[in-house]
Amino acid sequence: MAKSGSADSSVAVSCGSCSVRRLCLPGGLSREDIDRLEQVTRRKKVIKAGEALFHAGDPFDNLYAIRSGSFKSAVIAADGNTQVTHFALPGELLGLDAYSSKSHPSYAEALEDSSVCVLPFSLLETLAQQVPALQQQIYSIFSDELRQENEILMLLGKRSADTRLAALLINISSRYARRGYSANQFVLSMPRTDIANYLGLTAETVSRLFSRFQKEQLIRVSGREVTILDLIGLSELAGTHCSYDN
Amino acid sequence: MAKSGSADSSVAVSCGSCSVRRLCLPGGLSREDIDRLEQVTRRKKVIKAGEALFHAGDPFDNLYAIRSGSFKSAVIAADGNTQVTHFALPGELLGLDAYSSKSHPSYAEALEDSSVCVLPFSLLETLAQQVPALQQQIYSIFSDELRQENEILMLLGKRSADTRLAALLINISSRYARRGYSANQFVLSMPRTDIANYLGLTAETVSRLFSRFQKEQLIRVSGREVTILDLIGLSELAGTHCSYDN
DNA sequence: CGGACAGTTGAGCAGCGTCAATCTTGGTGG
DNA sequence: CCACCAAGATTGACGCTGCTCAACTGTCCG
Repeated sequence: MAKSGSADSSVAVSCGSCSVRRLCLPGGLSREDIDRLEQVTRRKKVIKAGEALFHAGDPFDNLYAIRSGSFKSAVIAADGNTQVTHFALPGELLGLDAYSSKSHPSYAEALEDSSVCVLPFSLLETLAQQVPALQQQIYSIFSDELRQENEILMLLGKRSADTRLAALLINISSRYARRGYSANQFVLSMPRTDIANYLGLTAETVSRLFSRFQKEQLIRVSGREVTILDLIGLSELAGTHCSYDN
Repeated sequence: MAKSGSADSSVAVSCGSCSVRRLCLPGGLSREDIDRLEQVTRRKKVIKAGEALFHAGDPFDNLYAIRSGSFKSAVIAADGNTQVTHFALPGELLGLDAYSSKSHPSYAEALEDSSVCVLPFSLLETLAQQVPALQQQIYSIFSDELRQENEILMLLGKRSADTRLAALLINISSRYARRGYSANQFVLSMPRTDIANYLGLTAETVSRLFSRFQKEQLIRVSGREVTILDLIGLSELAGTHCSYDN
């Protein structure tokens, strides 16, 4: 457990039996196609909390599919400022934005001990050329990323601080729900500073908002553990009456 | 010229002789592959200033490649608020974010009289399955869109108003330059309100900034015509020492 | 000539950032 | 087992940036 490196962390895990297969590349694929996909997804990698999966500027060779844990990804400006652009959960893919420039424009860091599938993109590309359903799944993931980014833009564009935080809580809640976890109670894997950065706020403001939401009986908070008490109220605050993750 | 509709606007234009072919789907394709691509790009459409190319919720059948003119695309929240997410120039593709949900999550509106190639996605998909170079170009465009969105997130996240506007001016300048136009002098096709919305500001603030930039000898402005006088100064303000469009 | 719309400019205000002090938590080692 | 420390989180006071509201100017087009 203490040994770092890229060895398998546990028993062999295949796509067909992976707990997040419906949300990941195998989504929509036949049994047979999934078997072929497994040639591409053999290599696993374990990343400890705080470690980087890849850095900005690293050459692009692989995509990474999150098996367990969670990551933040961020871009770094010339002046050293960073902007957190994603919080990624199991089943989601990291590294898609690196294809065109052949090097990663952003970096990804584990928020907790995590494991990923390493997907050599050249293999995936070749396989997708032969398996239309996989091709479509790749388009779908690309497209969905774009859609999600638009939603975030919406948030950062012209919304008040409380709206932003409410929207994030609802988003995270719905993403946990999709994975079969509780939608009402969860543990945030990221510190306040990351939440603040992601939302374009400061950690102090985020902290004050958590306190205020609690006072208004919208949520209960204790450190990183959040319980949603009034989903309707929170949704009204967020402005989007349904969650923005479909 | 006054006649609306979807007929060809002018003489037949093929990808091989299109002025934006290097920036569009044909990028990196062989002469032979471009010939095959033209089976997909036959249909053209003319859109007048202010008209929509597609609305949010429209079914997804086609991608659109801009041949001339420019567009804004925007998402609409449940509460009616909109957020401008892109200003699109010739050679760029519209509609990529619609694939996963099979309907357009955003809408696109012409900022000036424009024309586009209508690309039936099912045909494009089939052709890409047979032409690896086209497949790669599609990945590349998807990936680049993601990268660009990250840059915008960066901008909206934690930057002052003047930084945002400076960054937009540099971005637009560099995109015109890539297309062979002047990098120092151009006409903005969008009104102040759209710029403001895109940058997460108000029209008044944008207007004040234009005035201030002019007073500081960074640019010269007259309505929508902009001349960049001090690219270095503007870049320093923007924080990114190079343009963010490569 | 006049109406409509885009853009400019000004005055006042408030939401959120900044700075700083204090409180909690988890990890470490004696 | 507990004392200690460092990092994260909370809370408060204050000020600035950018929003709001409003009046005015310029320009295009009938």
